[in-house]
Amino acid sequence: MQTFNQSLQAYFDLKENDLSKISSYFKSETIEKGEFFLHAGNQCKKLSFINEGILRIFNTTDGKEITQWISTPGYFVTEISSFMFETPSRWEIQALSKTTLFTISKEKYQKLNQEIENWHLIEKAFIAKCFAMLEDRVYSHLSMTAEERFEFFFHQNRALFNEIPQQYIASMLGMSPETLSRIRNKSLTK
Amino acid sequence: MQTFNQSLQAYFDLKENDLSKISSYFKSETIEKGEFFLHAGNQCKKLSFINEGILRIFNTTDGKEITQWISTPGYFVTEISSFMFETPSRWEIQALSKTTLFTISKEKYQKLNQEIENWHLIEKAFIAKCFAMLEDRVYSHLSMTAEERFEFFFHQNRALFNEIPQQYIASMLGMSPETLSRIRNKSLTK
DNA sequence: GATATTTCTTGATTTATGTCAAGAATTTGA
DNA sequence: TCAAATTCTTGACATAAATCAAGAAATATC
Repeated sequence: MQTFNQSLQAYFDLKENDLSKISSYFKSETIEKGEFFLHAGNQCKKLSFINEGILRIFNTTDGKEITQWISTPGYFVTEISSFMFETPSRWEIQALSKTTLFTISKEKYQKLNQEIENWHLIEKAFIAKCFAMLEDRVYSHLSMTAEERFEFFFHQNRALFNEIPQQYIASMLGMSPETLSRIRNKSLTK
Repeated sequence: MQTFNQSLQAYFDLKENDLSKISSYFKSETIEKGEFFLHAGNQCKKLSFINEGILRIFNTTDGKEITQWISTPGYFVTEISSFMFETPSRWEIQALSKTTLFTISKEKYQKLNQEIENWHLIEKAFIAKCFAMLEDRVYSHLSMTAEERFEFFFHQNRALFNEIPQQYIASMLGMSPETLSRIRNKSLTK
């Protein structure tokens, strides 16, 4: 549980006291491969730090699964809108491999507001960081070709490519699995 | 200034007291066509409600202007990351027509935290709403063709198409001006 | 460990969209 | 109001990426 505390610290820049308090609210949890962290339509009642494993956030449109994002160890996973405002989730979240999480319930999460000084600042920073990441993603679709998006993503997530079906990565990058396969081969033989 | 108060109310769901206090912090401001609301690299020190006019958020990559977003009356404009965390702005924001704004300075904005009960909840809702909108935009690039993106956007922003150069709309939707022109003609003669 | 299932690769082909260019239409500014 | 500048449209063509299909490779399951 050391890595988790360090990550919390790095993520939120917390004081010693706050860190141990917050950390104590997170409980270890395991999800088997294929199991769901969350179903679309349900309320997301937890925020989890991924210790090990990989989760896929997706949605089915016209019978086709569209992968919105793939979340990996060292990052958090939740459905932000649903978690914050108790609206129905717009996404499915499923484990692509056996996954261990540190999870805080919505209940405990709400306590942080009273218990941690300036928690709202930390929370704001968290959401705004997510927002900026999405801004970059939109921009990547406006300014890059499929190949450029691949290169960009590949350099930041090299490990992922050997661990999960590439059709999901393709979907997340907005291209067909065949196109990803071809780009990948071209890239590797360069 | 009635519309502005109503909009503030609708946007943030405020109590009577809070509404008038917040509203008093916003000052009217005018930007001429072509002038900049913000330059990339600078800090964004204001949050503005667009009363009239249109603003374009963009960035230049490889000598090509990419339009990230076009903001219209009834909505707010700012560079969220820069405004919240005092980082350099990643975007240029320029008026596409003569624009009147109601603007709150960062200074005044910071006071709201002490002065308005539960301001952090309102603020959180604001950012999270922006986040959800970007989620949808990413999804539109993963799941729709250029034509579908056009149709989707057109139905929600019919008025915009006669008011500003279409090249900007094309860029924002991730297609060339020629493609937008063709799709548009096809769509109008149907 | 062998078989069934899923995923990946590759080629052939089609389709969507980009690029270039030129003239038409519109807007701007003196 | 007219000339200049900008934007839009359209056609011809080029290119990127999707689709379909079939076999190869990898993975899961008993």
